[in-house]
Amino acid sequence: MELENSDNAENSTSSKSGNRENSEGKQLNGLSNGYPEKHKSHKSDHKDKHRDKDRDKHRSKDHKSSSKDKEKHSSSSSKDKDRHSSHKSSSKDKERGDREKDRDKDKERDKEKHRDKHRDEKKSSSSSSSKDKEHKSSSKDKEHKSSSSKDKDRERDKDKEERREKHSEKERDKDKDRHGSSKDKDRHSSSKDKHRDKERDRDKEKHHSSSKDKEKKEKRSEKENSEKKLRIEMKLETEYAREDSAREDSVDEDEPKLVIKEEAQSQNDEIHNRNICTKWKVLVGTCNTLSIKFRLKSTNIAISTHEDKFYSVQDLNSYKKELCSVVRWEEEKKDDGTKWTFLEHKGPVFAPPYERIPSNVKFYYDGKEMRLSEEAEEVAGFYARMLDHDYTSKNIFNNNFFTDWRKVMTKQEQATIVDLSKCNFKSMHAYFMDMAEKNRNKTKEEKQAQKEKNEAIQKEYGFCTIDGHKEKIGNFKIEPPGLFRGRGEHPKMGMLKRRVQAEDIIINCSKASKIPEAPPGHKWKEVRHDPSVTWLASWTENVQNQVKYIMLNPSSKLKGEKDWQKYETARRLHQSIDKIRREYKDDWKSKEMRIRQRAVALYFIDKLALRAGNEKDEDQADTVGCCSLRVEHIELHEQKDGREYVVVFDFLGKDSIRYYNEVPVEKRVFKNLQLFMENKNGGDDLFDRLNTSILNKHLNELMEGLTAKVFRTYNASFTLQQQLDQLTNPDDSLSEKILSYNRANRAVAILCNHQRAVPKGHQKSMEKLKEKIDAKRQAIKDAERQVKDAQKDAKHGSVKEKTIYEKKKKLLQRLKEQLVKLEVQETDRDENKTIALGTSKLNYLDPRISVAWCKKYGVPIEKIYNKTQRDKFRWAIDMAGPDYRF
DNA sequence: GTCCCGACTTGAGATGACCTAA
DNA sequence: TTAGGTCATCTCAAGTCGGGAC
Repeated sequence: MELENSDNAENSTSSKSGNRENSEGKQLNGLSNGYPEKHKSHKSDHKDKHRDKDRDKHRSKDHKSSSKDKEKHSSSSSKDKDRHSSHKSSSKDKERGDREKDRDKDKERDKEKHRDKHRDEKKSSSSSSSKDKEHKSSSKDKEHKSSSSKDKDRERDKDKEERREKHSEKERDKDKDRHGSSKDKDRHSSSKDKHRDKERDRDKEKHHSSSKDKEKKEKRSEKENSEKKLRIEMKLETEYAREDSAREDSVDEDEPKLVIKEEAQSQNDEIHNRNICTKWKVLVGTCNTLSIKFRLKSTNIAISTHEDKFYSVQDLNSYKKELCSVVRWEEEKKDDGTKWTFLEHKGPVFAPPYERIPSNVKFYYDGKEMRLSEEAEEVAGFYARMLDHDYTSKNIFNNNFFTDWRKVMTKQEQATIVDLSKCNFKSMHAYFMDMAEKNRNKTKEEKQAQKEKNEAIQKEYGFCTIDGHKEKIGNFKIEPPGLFRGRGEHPKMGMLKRRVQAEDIIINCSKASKIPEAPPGHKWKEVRHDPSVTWLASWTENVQNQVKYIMLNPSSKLKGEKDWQKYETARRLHQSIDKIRREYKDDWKSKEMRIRQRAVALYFIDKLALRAGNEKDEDQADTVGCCSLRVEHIELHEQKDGREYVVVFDFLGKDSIRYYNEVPVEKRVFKNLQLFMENKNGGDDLFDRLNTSILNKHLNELMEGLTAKVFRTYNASFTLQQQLDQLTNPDDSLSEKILSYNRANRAVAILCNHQRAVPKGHQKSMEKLKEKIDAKRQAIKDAERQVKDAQKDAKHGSVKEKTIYEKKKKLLQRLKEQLVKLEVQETDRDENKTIALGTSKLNYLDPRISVAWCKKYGVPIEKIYNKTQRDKFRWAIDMAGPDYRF
């Protein structure tokens, strides 16, 4: 793996306010073959100003420390912009080209599959084709969204069986006609041996009836194949039987129940279709990675078989696990929208009551010591804690705080304290800092005691019982009071978030459960029994008047199931994406403005993974997404840096993270944008005939369950798969493989504009790492010299000298390996400094892609997912085999 | 069609536990 | 053993989206 670190542009600067650097140029250089769109993004202009100052300071330092590092900030240097733009264009074009190629490949694959399927259909009995017809007719049902109860499933099964029976009868008639056979094939026999015998008989019959040599040959090989598969199947059955009996012996409440059912009557057809695991009937799910043909009960979707490929028992068992978890979810699903039937928990944990600060900690107003009332002191403490934070340098924050603080003051305090700038919180600040320090420096025993206390609370309040399963709760602690930390230029930042009491809390649990007890002297606002929602408790916070919830942990069944569904929807989009793209491209030419706007917006959402962009209230930070873009957020350039029809996006997105991107678009999009901008001011909506609900309504018509958000998930997962394919070299070392994974992950994070502030001390740690690398290189040089000398000695020397030579050689080898590891670490860390990988990993990347990659290339899953992530993605770890494709 | 709200997911920053090298 | 750095976990703000009321 070539490590890219020269010619990489670097954004310098950082500040405690969390200003971001940007290293996309680096990403693109590092991954010239097919990185996604590059964004330069930063926080608000306000922060940019800070950053510019900081950057100037750092720039000289950076320049000295490394001539390779180049300043890159969109607004500060047009030259830099130009340079990056050219990087971007080539990379983007390539990326787009790759995507197109990939799509073409996918199409080819699909065609190939289709052809194979067709061949199979011709070869096999008509019962299979009847199934395919069913498949087609029910393709709309493919969405596992539509859950079904056991009874309904049974009914549907019955129906299917009846239909199958009819087909079989027809088939038998045809067979009779074809072969003149009087043998009646009993398709309903449950005995597998009989089926196999009949299969052989049928093969024999075919063999006899054939007169051409070619046909004979084919028949013979088919028979051989069939026999070979039968042998495998028998072996598998033995394995399964053994495993099943073992499973029955050790029934674990948390283990998924095995409810895969035998479907003997269709076995002839299935075997004829050259499937090796046909006796298993999947209830629901799309398992297109499986090379075994499964029939899905509620959807009747058949998964095509990968020809001539056999799977090990181990692989099949992992597939079976997949089926188990899918089945378990499906079995427990309810039709009426209810999420549970039984829910019991202990209620939330409240923030500890306020403890007054010691009397030696003073507050001064206008230079005079002042003893505050308890409530005023508590709120003053919130501010004092944040004294060294950027927030307290902002007027809005200070004004909001002061207004709310005065509300909790006594009349006397109100009369005295009239100017925030005259308040001195320094002593209080020092006290809180000291407390934090003391907390950090607790002895081992004290820390252990604290840990045990927390664990006890977690044990008591951190779990709930939901439909017989013990599940972890995500956030069982009520948010403590404090000052509201709105992001960006939030007009409400600094307002007081008041203490939440039991009287604010709505408890949700089942009637039959033990209702949690409110703290002594208090009572709940309400106890509700609403099984249509998943939250356990809720309250309305006072700053934005929003409802806050206590919900389940991501590792819970309910959340996991939702997650799985999300990725399945994205996979369905993968199937329809070409059609959708064709359609929106057609719509660029529509006579109706609203349709053109919708089509152009959709193009941006698809191409750039933009968020939908709901409208926002006046009392929220001014951030936008695609639908809420304003004219001032884009610039059109017919020519820019040698490229045609360039759109420059520059706006604040979610969390006031700046999105900056220069994108060459198709001419028709460009002309449309010109049209949309005609006679509009900067503050006018770009898409004035569009909003998220119109867009999503349209998307749902294109594909059930499709919303703007799905494009982000789809493009992220698709990019990961594509990047992993491109970047992974099976012969790489483990650390190099992980670097490849991180680079693929990074490509997605860049696509989704997931940025982070440069970690504190990043530069220092990089310098240290560089020193280490230099030292290692020096050590290698020395070792090489020693090896040479030892080699000379060993040539005519004794055994001892030869041993020394061998040892030196080994040492050299070890040093070289260590150097590679360090270099990989350096590249990875530097490329990662402004990119947050976590968000995409947790929310956008189908975990089965990563799991499959790990299994395929022998990378321990722990290297990719930490414990929490493994818990969250347990379903995927169990499901995905090494050949899973998104 | 629009507005509003509830329920959920997504997201960055803060905090603190843990690991590693000296 | 300890300091310093990294990474996992926690926190809570800020999105998306669907549905109901008008």
